Amino acid sequence: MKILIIEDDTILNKTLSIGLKKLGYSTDSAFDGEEALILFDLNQYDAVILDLNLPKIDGLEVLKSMRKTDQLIGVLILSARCEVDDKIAGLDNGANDYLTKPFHFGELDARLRALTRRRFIQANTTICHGSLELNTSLKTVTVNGRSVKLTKKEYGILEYLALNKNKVVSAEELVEHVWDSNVDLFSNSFKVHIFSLKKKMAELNDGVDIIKNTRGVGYFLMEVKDENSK
Amino acid sequence: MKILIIEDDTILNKTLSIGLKKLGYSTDSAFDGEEALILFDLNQYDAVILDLNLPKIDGLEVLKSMRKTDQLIGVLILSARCEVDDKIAGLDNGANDYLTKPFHFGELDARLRALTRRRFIQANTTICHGSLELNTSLKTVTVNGRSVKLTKKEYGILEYLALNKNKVVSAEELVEHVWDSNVDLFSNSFKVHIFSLKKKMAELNDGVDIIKNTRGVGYFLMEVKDENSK
DNA sequence: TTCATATCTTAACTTTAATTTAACCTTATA
DNA sequence: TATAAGGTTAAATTAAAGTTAAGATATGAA
Repeated sequence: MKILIIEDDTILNKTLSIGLKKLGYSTDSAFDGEEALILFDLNQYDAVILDLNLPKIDGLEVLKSMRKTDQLIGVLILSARCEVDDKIAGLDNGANDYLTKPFHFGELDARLRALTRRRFIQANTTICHGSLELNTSLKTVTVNGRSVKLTKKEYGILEYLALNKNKVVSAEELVEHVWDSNVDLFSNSFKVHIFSLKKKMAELNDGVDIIKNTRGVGYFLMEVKDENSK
Repeated sequence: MKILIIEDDTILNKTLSIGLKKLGYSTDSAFDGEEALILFDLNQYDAVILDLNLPKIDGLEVLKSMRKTDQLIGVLILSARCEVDDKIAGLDNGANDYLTKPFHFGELDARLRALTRRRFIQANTTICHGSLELNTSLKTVTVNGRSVKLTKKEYGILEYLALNKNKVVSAEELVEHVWDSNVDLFSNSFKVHIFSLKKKMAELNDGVDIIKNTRGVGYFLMEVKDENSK
């Protein structure tokens, strides 16, 4: 878990950094609002610890700016006891939490855990086409429950075809989307990949081709009937 | 959310009760320490608002007594002064917070939300994936009851994978979240760590790999069947 | 502090699997 | 039937991941 610590007090910043590292977090430190936003743009954080009294750019401005690009990230606001006023309280929209100084590290850890957890509530993203099912999170493929192991390129081709179901996709378009831009379009690497992909997919479907080609036009996915609905 | 209001000033008690009900909380009111403890034993509260100057049983005694049966419940202490004295500060075990009179309802609401979040935090200390269990508070790992000792980096990698169960995570993303930003992405430190982590996890699981890799894509956790459910 | 130990990083090397290449085959259709 | 698009196979290449040991750092106890 990577935490961005935004705190201008160098000693407290260091203390937080050392303490959190002991707890197993990795941390980056920013000492003013400007530095904070630069680091925030550059890296992927799981949570942010934010002091509101900052040089250069005010803490509340930093918070607003971060929220523009990331609605999900949890922000833990550090504030002195007696300092929590309506301004801060009003910010509590669920993505923020606050902690009053002085605090216990155990408490900080617990709150960070709660804040970071929210980012990982994820829906499983699947693309379906008849009984063909692609899980884009796991990059796995099943046909009527049976699964194959595909290589990265094979999966990439199949996913692009599945995204363009009910459409014929030219070999050029497939190569363009699955390979990076400096690939040689005239090599027959693509032919080899689509060959092995077609073979693997047919094996999953009792030997019947799922990926078809229309000469001179391109490739498309056949709709595979669900075995249960036969 | 049910709040127990312990406050002998009948007007303030009533004000709190009405105000909190407006905010969507349900409340019970106690006007002395004895009544407070009876209500506390009888009902399940999500947080307690406690004034320290109470008739019959002193507020601090009430707090101690409640702590005997419930270490976790959040207690918001109402105090007259801004400076929290040592006696009260010494009681701060993380489960308490303070609010000085006079206060704004917005602030009270924010603090109550922070206190009640504790229940959520507590409920989310473990990450389960089949029979693999991570305790994010203790940073411990078990598979079917058996446990391993992991280093910080190993635990960090495993936790990130566990939070992203049902997703393939690239080596780059893992490094990005487990190491801080000054790390050299091209070093093979990561490879060494994941190697030893994979080995330790497989040893826990009768030699069968739990952490798998898809070449060119990334790492993911296999679902480990619960031995009891076999 | 110092020393012992655990953890992390580095570097050289091995293994494995994906990808590309090249040569050849098949088939539709102009 | 000539030709170009597409299919097939095996081998070569390349890149990713795995492995080991040694050296550097950090951590914690005496």
